Amino acid sequence: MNRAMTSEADPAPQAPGELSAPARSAEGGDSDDLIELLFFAYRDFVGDPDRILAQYGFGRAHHRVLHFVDRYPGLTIAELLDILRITKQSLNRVLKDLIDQGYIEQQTGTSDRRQRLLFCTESGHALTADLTRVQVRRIVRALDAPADAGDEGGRDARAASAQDFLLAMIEPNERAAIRRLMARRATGRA
Amino acid sequence: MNRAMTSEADPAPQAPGELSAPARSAEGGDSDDLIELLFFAYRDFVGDPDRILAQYGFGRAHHRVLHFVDRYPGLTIAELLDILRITKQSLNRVLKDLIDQGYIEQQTGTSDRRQRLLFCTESGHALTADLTRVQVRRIVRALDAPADAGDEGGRDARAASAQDFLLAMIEPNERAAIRRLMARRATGRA
DNA sequence: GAGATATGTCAACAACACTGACTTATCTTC
DNA sequence: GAAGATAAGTCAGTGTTGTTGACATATCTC
Repeated sequence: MNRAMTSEADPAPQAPGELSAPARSAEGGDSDDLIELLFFAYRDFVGDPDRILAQYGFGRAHHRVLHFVDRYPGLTIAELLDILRITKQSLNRVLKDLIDQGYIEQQTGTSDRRQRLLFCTESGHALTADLTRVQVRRIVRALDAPADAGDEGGRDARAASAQDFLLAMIEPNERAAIRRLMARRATGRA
Repeated sequence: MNRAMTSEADPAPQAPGELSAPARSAEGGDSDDLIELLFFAYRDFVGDPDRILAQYGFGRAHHRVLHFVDRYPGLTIAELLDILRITKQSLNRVLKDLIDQGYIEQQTGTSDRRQRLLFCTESGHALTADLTRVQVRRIVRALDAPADAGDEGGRDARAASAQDFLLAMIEPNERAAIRRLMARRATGRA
């Protein structure tokens, strides 16, 4: 968004968060804008951690594994595969990196010794916290910037409606599983 | 989300769209949930078109190019690179596919003959419409499913707050450019 | 003990991103 | 009108992350 897109004259600067009128009135227009906003928002959202990960020689795949293992300690391989929706082979490549470099540890399952329970080490947790920090910062900033006009609730209300929207975007027959998963998340440790 | 995650007993089924209490009260808890919801929502959001694209031998990169060229006809290469944030070489690979197979056409710029203005052909528009349809369907469904409790506005209000949130998630010094871009979008053709 | 299940591993391949280097056409500026 | 900047195209090599398919090993269940 530098050279090219900034080159046109700025036509009547709009209020923050406000899109052109037809975008919201036309049927489907809302959705059309949301398609692009999802693209741009997600791009910037993952861009923050990417810069940190690069310093460790890790990529997004490593981030996802770190994130879910840190947040749901004791996750099994099968559960992780189910969350990430990748193949065992893809997971193993990045998981191996993280284990070899001491960010994640495996532990044989107690009730089922075939399982490998995954846990973050101290450094794994520290790295994940770094990555989470920049993402939380962006989200908090987004929630704290009220869209001036028509701002009914406060930050909590905005967080709630964002959660509702995103949850509703998830494949219906998976929502229950995701809610169950999230109810299980690690309680705020150190 | 099949085997593994569904194996645990379902503890007190929650109302749709409602997350566990601490998720919304704790400071930062909102954001933590949003991190994961963004991941899951985006995954399913791009999953729909992926299935269609596979039938054409195309991937997500082709989709992004098709989408933006269809929506902003006459886009230049530089503008597209700026939007997608990829290198010229990466773009050229997929763009070549789309041009060779007749989904996109180039046209020499009028004011500046160095530029190549990009346009969708009829079939390019048709394919894009197909891809957009499934994404719009998911979004409309998400907006039309009110989160039962605490539902102030209607669909339009939910669309507005989703737009506000996503726009606020975008890197601040790019929002203006994106708003400008979106104000320029193709008006509902055919 | 037989068969299912959880995990690990080898090998090959594809999509999509990157860097670096270089060409061609066209515009801008002096 | 020549010099330099800019828009686009291209060649070649590389890395990350995903895929299939085939097997091996340990452990659980019946």
